[in-house]
Formats: sequence, structure tokens, C-alpha cells
Amino acid sequence: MQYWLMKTEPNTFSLNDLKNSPRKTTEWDGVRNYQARNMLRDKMQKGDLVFFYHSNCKEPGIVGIAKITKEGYPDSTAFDFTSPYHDPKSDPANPRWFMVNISLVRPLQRTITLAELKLHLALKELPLVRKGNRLSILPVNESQWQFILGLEII
DNA sequence: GCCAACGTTGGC
DNA sequence: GCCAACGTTGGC
Repeated sequence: MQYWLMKTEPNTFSLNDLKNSPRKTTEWDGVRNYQARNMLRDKMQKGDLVFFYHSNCKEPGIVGIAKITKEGYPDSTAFDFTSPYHDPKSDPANPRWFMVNISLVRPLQRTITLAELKLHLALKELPLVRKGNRLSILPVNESQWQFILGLEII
């Protein structure tokens, strides 16, 4: 059982979009970074919990909890000529990109903002708050997970 | 294999 | 909108 943080731009796909998805489940497609791909393909396991993070928006932060409901499988949008994520270099016989399915567990009672996360010494090793980090999928260790959850209720 | 140029991410 | 920090590309 591992913990993760997954970034999404709410303009593209928000927590509400997840809530309104059939069975509150979505394919996490479109990841086109090899480090993130490796986590999707090799590390994420069914039942792992995920902080759902809104990036590139007015108030960046963690807004909900989701879980992995299907482990890594080839990202079909790479083969779809009509998709913005189409990648002609991904061969269906040897797929380059992978995705998982995630399902909503619950929204948080409030947004735990990036600014707030940066204040806590206990989170100084959290990859999210490290300078220059642009990965859209990041590991969270158990103590960090518990600490962040503890911030939800003020 | 090096590395300059370019593209992207994402906070601010 | 700016720009720092990365990742990728492609010439050599």
C-alpha cells in the first residue's frame, strides 16, 4: 500500500469532474513524462491512495482523496489520431505510455494549499514542495500522508 | 555522447 | 504575463 499525489489543472480536469464521472472513476490518461510513466506502469497498485491536487490555478493545493482502481495499462490516447495526447512514436505493439484508473474516495473538507504545505517542517522532504519539481505524479510517504490529513480539520 | 536550443510546467 | 527549472530534441 503506497501513497501518491497526482496533479491536474482544474481547467482541464477538476475534482468536480471526477465526482461527476461515471462511478466517480476516470482513466488517468495523457501523462507524457517518463518518470511519471514508470510510476504509472510499475509502481502504482490497486488500493493505493492518492491526493488529488489542483495545479496551475488560483489556489494550488490538495482538494480530495482518490484511490487506484486499475493498475497500469497502455494509454490508448497515444494511438488516437484525434487526441491531443496522440503520440505517433508509441507503437501499439510496444506501448510507450501508460495510465491507471482512479476513483474518488472523498473531497477534502477544505483545500490544503501549497502555501500551507510549505510552512511545515514535517513536510520539507515532500517532493511537491521541493524547488523546481514539475512531475505530475509524486510519491508521498506514510508519515507525510498522515501529517497532511491531520491538517484538514483546523 | 555532448550540449545548445527549444518547449513545458506551474508558482507567483 | 513572467520566468526558473526541467525535459526533450537533434545536430554534430
